[in-house]
Amino acid sequence: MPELPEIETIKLQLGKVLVGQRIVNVIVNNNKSVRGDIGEIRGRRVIGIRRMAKVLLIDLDGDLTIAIHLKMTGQLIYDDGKGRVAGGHPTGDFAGELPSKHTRVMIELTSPPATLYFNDQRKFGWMKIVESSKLKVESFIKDLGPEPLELKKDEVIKLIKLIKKSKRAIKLVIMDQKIISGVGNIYANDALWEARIRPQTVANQISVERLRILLKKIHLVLREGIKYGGATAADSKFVNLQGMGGHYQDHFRVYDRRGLPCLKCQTEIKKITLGGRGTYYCSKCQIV
DNA sequence: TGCCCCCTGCAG
DNA sequence: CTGCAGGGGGCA
Repeated sequence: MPELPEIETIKLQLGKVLVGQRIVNVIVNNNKSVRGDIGEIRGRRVIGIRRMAKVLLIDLDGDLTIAIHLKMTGQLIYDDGKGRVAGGHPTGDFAGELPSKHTRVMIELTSPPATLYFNDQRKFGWMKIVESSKLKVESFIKDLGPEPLELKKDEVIKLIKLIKKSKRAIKLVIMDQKIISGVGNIYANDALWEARIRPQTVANQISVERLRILLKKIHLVLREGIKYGGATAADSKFVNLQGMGGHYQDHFRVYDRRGLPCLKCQTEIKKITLGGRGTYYCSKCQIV
């Protein structure tokens, strides 16, 4: 569920509290949420937090990394041991009680006795222990396209060429992690509205100029998502490290706005299904 | 390139 | 009760 801005939000928060701490113990409630030898992380010290696309990376000493993918309903919540983290959350399943019935893994740390909770209602998410030096060859990393927030000029040119070759709907193309990484359904919908492109338009029929605009708009909405601490939509389970929701949902352009007036022209926002996912657009503004 | 599937919970 | 949910791997 969380996309690049949501993972970035957690990354920034984790960096402040986790680095320097030592892992004392790990408790696994659901084996399918864990890959690799989780026991290996006991006794290791956290030396850094990174993000690659939607994957969160907790680097430990001794060449180990915990890679975490929250998929649709994953949450990471931190309790510093001095009582409750921030109170409950209106839309998430975190109501103040930890561990909850959706807690799949607990990582206990020094700073006594802090705990990092990995909650995941639908159990799609995972936590994988890998050798840091071999991270690059992991399938969930090696196939990732470029990061949309760090595109160099030559990468933009390459990317546009790649998009121009595709006969798929543009929305599916920008959500394809092999093409460009980190964009999911919310930000894809909103970026396409900003760029005035219909989600179902075949990618190779869009001009280079318009695709350049699209890349800029992707950058814009992702940055805004980060600024507002991610999005917690009505049906979303995203919470930050304190168990609190984000605020980008107050700035949705079209996502989750079926039947509501377009922010530019007041036309009712339409909802269709594309690639099995809810897709929103304004039929008047999005004409490309 | 499109479809099914992994799961659970909740709105309609 | 069915359909749907911000992800993405595996399959034909």
